[in-house]
This record gives sequence, structure tokens and C-alpha cells, in this order.
Amino acid sequence: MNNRTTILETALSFFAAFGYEATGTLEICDAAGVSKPTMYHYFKSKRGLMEAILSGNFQPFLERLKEASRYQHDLTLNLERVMRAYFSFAQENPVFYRLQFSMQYAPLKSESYELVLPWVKRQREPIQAMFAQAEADHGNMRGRSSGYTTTLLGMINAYASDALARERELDDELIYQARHQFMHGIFS
Amino acid sequence: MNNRTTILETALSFFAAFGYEATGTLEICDAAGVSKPTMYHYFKSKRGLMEAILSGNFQPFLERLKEASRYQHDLTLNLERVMRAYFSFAQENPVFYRLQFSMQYAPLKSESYELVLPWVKRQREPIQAMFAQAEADHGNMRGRSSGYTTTLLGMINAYASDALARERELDDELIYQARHQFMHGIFS
DNA sequence: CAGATACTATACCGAGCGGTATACTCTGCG
DNA sequence: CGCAGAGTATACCGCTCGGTATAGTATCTG
Repeated sequence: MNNRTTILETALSFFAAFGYEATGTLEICDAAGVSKPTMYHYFKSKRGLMEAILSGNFQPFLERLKEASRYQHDLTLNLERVMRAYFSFAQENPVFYRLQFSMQYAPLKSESYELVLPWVKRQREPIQAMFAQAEADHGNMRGRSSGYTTTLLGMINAYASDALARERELDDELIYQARHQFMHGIFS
Repeated sequence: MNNRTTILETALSFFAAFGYEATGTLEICDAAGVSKPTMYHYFKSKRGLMEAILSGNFQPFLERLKEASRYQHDLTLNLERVMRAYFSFAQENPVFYRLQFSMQYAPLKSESYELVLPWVKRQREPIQAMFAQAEADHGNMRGRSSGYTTTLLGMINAYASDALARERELDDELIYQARHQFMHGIFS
């Protein structure tokens, strides 16, 4: 494994465990077995390091999410796919998932929040588009696509973080339950 | 307003906006119009300042929560009371609610998380006790009181933070919807 | 081989942090 | 008054932080 990758993975684990603001660059470099100029050679700054971590993990996930939320006149199917995308992402990258999770709920004016915000927006886009298209087939959903997006993501994050904390599987049963509960919230 | 209170309120607004780790003691003192030794006179340390904020806001809420979750063989009523306790707490202290929220989801080894953890545990106790007692009346709930507590708190936080972000009211309609959706998740 | 380019280490910088030593002022009380 | 103690300000300390100047080495390319 090359230095660049080692630094990225070391930084990820430190940021996830202690937080971005509380982790020093020297700490990361020592643990990765390189010196500071090496890290600053690959990533221009501490912020640039975090940006590389976010983009490296979020970019591939976003492609999967776009595919999962492509509306085909079957909202139930779509919801299941979107939830599956999130849950398997959380399960495959538990450390990164924990990191982005804490960043999403960080104080609004913190650097952490500022850094993750564009990625949160990019996640909302395809999901909100899916709900907007579904409005045509379900009249009672009209004008609520933004609210549905928020609620869905909130529920997914609640389930995922709970499962991660208890080291429980995010399996088909849980997906069925979450989807069922969410649909019930929409149509009742 | 005396200096102690001014410092507490100033610190609360800074911690909520920028985060505990990212806020300097000097920043707080300047904004509060006092000097550092004054702050260190009232609170032994930066950590002690945060502890005073947490205890001053959480303590009264905990009393209300204990009362709301006293089980009287009517789980629906209890859920409504608990949700109402949280929602009105969030609405009356939006800044503090935002702060404790970000601390709950902070990295596990951060000082923020460490500081809020005992208060989170103290909140779970009465709620989990409520579910444990309800098991006697609802056989299909057996052995799930911890899971229910987590899910309920996750759902409440999702609703509350969403409402706070959109500056929407946490009114009776929302409480009904949330309670209904949660009960449906339990009994289906 | 020669030169450029990518990579790495030592040693350092200015700034800001949490916290404090010292000393002064104000207020209440005998 | 005279004294005690709470409260406040100035000025400072030691430390760690993010970031860099300098210089050296390895590797690739003509």
C-alpha cells in the first residue's frame, strides 16, 4: 500500500474516532509512518485531506444512489433499493459512515459541517427527484418531496447508526420493516 | 443579569454554533464582556463551563421526562406525553437542543460525546423502564425495551431537528403523526 | 549519463490555545 | 473605620497546533 493510501486510511480512522477538529496532523502522520511534509505533498492542507476522504468515499456511493433512486413508477421498489444502497454502504464502510454521520450533525458553523454539506446536498437531489416524480402517480404526496426526503434520510440514519452501534445486521428483515414504516407514514 | 449567567448563555450560543472544541475560552469571555479569570472563577475550567450548561438545562428536563414516562397502563398516552416533553423542550430551548444534539452524535472518543453521555443515559432510564412495564400488558413487546427506547429517541430527534431546521412548529398534529407511526412500527 | 520530477526528512515558525500568578476594587459587616 | 472575601483585570506561561523553508534522495526520461 502506498503512502497516499496509508495516510488516507489512517486519517479516516482518527477523524472518525476523535473528530476532525480534535485530531492533529502530526498524530495522523506519526501513525501512518510518514512525516508532515509528505502528507502536505499529497494533500495541500488538513482540510484537503478531509476533502479527499469525503470525495473518495462519497463519489462511488453517489453513483449507486442515483441508480437506486431512478423512478420507474413503483415507489415501494425504489424505497427498498434506496434503503439497501444506504444500508450496504454503511455496512461496507462502517468507519466512514460513522464519520460522515457525526459531520452531518456537527454545529452549523463548524468546519466539519461545512465540509460535508455539499455531499449531503448531492445525496438529497436524486432522492427528492424520485419523490417529485412519484407525485404524478400518488396525488396525496403533492408538494412534499422535500419533507419526504428529510424524513427518509432521518429514518435511514437512525436505523443505520443504531445497527452500527449494536453491531447488528442491516438485513432484509430490517429493510422491510423500515420501508413498511415509512410508507405507512406517507399514506396514513 | 449577573456575570455568571451572561457567561453561561454566551458560551451556550458559541458552543452550539461552532462546537465545543472549536470555541476558545477567550472568544466566550470577550463576547460576554468579562475577562478570563472571571470565567475561571465561576467555572473551574472550560470543561466545567460545559458541564454547568449541560446540567442547568438537562436537570429540569429530566424531571419532566420522568413524570411523562410514569407508566399507567396506557402506552399510547405515555408516548404522547414523552413526545410532548421532548418537543416542547426543543421548542423552548432551541439553541441548547441543537447543542446537545450535535454532542450526542459526536465522535465516540471526543470530549463532547464524553460530556453528554451520562445525560443521555439518564434520559434512557425512565423511558426504558416505561417500555419494560408495558411488556406486562403487551406480550409481543417482550424483551425489546432497549430497542424501543433507541428507536423512539431516534425518531423524536429526527422530527425535532427537522422541525428546528425548517423553523416549523412541533404541534399536536406532528405529535399525533409521530406517535401513530411509532406505534405502527411496534405492533405490525 | 544528465537533468528533471516526485517524494521524503529535519528543523523550524507564528499563532492561538487553556490556564494562572499577581494584584487591585468593590461590597457587606463587626 | 477596618477588615474579609468575592469578583475582576493585566499580563503572562507552556504547549500544541497547522503549515513551511530547506535540503536531500530516489526514480523516471531523454
